[in-house]
Amino acid sequence: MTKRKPVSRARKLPERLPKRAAERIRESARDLFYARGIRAVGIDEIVNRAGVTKPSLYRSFASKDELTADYLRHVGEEGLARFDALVAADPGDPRAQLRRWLTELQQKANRSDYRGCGTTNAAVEYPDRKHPARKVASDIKKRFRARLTALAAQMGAAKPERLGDALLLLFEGTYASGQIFGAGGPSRVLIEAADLMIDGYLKR
Amino acid sequence: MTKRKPVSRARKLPERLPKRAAERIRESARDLFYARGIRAVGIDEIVNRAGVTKPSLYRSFASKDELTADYLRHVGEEGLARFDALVAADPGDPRAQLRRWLTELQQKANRSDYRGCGTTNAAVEYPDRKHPARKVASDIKKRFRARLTALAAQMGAAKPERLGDALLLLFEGTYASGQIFGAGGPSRVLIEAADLMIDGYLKR
DNA sequence: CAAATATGTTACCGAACGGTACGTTGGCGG
DNA sequence: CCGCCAACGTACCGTTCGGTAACATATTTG
Repeated sequence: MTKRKPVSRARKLPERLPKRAAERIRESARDLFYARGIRAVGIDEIVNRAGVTKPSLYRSFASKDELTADYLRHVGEEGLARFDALVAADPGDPRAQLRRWLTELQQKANRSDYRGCGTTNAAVEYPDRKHPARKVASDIKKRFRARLTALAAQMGAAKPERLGDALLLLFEGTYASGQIFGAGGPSRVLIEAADLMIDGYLKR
Repeated sequence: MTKRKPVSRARKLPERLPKRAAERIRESARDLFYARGIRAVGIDEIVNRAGVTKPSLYRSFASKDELTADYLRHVGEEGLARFDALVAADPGDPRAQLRRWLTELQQKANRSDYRGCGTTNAAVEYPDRKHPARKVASDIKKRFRARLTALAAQMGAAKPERLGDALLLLFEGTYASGQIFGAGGPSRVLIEAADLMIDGYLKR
């Protein structure tokens, strides 16, 4: 009853081994959700692929919706961190920073098995704004938008929010058309389109 | 047994009244699929909303997948026809034709209940390229892409396929970000972004 | 070692899913 | 007026879904 354990030394981190069940489930869910869609993938398939059993899943996650939210949190943070890393690779040169992102995205989007942005896809699958998965997705997208605005400001745009938004349109367009058209799709023009648009916005 | 009925007079068209069950089902499915997603909507809900029963659905459609394909065929053709209508409204002036489309899209995408492009959403929900719904979606998108290329050519672009693809990126980006961000989202810059990009492509 | 903590095993639940066998109705032509 | 046939409804099917109860078994960790 009494939870008065003094916790003298800092508690060990909740995770110890690489093969923890919760982590295996996370990986399994990530792969399946991204590749095939969230609603299309059942709990049983996730635990089978992870090599664990259903109760193990529900000991770490309250529901499929919560597992989905967790998945989105992870891919979102991962994407934002990746963006920040590319920015850090070219300090003081926002255009080069953006170019790194564009190059990477264009390459990924032209692979035939490309499935777009997991966050955007989730928002499509869960239009209800009160759904936990949708909330996480919206949050990630807002933060990404803010980063683009900041980048546009550093490029010296007169209206950085507008240039940032225009770039975001191109990104989202690449996510969608990449997975629809596969290799040779419209995403092949991503870089040149972005360059032209940036030039246009900066020239104003 | 013997189907030797001479069929002297032309057989009456299969449809007679406007309130046919099949048509009610089509409308119901269209509304629900678009607003909430295809996988999220069950057969029962569709028939309830249509005011008919399940067997009525399966008399007109072989399966939910086929109903989905039919839905996509309809929204796709409708969209293409709408595009053609806007083109016809400004004969000989491709840029004005495009502007009509952009204006309409930007307005729709800024409504808070906007749900993007039904065709794109379906492709997200059904990544399997062999799925009947996905096949229809891909077909529609290809035809739309071709129209944009043609429009770009009429604008005098040196590389019309590239300008067409760049515009498609903006459209798809608007579909996605419109439904993610709602009003005040990145789609507010659609028109000016398109203008800048067209200028850039034509100036080359 | 002993006490927690984490996991596996098995069996189960109610609801919702897509889909169907079969009876009923209603309108039209002979 | 009657028989026919297409259109529709009632009631049901088997399956899968997300989720849980109860108990046995490791695996740490103090």
